[in-house]
Amino acid sequence: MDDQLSDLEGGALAFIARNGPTTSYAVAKDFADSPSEFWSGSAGAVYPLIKRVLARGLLEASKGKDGARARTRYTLTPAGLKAMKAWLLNAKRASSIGFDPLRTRIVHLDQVSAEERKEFLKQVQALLDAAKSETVWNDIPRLAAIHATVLEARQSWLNALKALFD
Amino acid sequence: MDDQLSDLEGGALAFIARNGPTTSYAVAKDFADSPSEFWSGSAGAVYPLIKRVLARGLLEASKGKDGARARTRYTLTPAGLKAMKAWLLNAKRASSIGFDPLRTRIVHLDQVSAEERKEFLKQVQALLDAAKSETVWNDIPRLAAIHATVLEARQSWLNALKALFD
DNA sequence: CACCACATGTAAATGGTTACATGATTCT
DNA sequence: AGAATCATGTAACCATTTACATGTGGTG
Repeated sequence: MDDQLSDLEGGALAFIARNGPTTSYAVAKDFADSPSEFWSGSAGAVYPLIKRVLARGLLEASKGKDGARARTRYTLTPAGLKAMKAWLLNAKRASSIGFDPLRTRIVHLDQVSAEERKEFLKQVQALLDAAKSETVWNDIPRLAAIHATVLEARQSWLNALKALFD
Repeated sequence: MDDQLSDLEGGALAFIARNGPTTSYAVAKDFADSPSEFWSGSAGAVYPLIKRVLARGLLEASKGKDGARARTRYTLTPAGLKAMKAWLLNAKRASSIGFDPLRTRIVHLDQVSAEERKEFLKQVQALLDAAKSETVWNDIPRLAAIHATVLEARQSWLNALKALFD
């Protein structure tokens, strides 16, 4: 019954669906270039993942050539597209709380002194601010726009948290 | 050089620092009861973790008795407190983007039709709304207040995202 | 020529997961 | 009496991680 995709698998298939015939390398790079450091986008994660979903019939391999180089490119099968959409539109999982390094700390921030707390929150704010001017995803307007909302949302959340500690 | 704590370890030590002499069971339950489903708080994760940090000299074990039952309770050593605070006040890690099941989906949401997208966002909003009335962490005002800011921040972020897809 | 990006993997270690096992205590 | 909770683990499994290996092609 568990034909559901993991979030890494889902993200990989969605990327392939968008790009058409795609190499494992390109999938790995996509994860590595994302502003989240949660997934490293390492070969050790992605190459086995692609083989896994290929074995499940969700991908089709096409062995092509690029000059002397052999290239294996993958495309979604109809079943793959269906699985990807089921992953993507899973509202229940989308609405769940994931992992947030700030949230896991905030719940324990009352254990330090007011000065340490203030200094910490100031530093986080500065880093969040600095993240805005980082050139990540700037070449793709769609992603840049989404990333901007993420950073803004984090900042206003941080302000709400600051108010809690007054 | 890598004497840093993982986020699960840091959270566990912070919980023990707060509670005083604590059993592994209580640590596991704390994670299991948190509104985030990211860590299951299973015995298989927590008991080995406690042994790990104990071996690193960050915890002290006190084998006590509770009637006929043997109880092992753990307390932070000075080194443990130091490591915990270093974890807690690590602004760089706190400001980084973790894993968000909604964010991983949103970046690919342009691949479905406007109707599917609208329906999905509606469902997520409804689930986020329903989460507000769930009785989680309600017994601890500090945590309830933090959790409320998390849910509110997610809702206003979702509204910002909706605007992007218009 | 050196270096970097492209490309495809593998190996070992790690730190989680679920499931299982055992037993005492408390609640209904 | 039976169920739930407290408490302490272990075992098998799994998907990651880092690091390594190998080679091609384009760029400064």
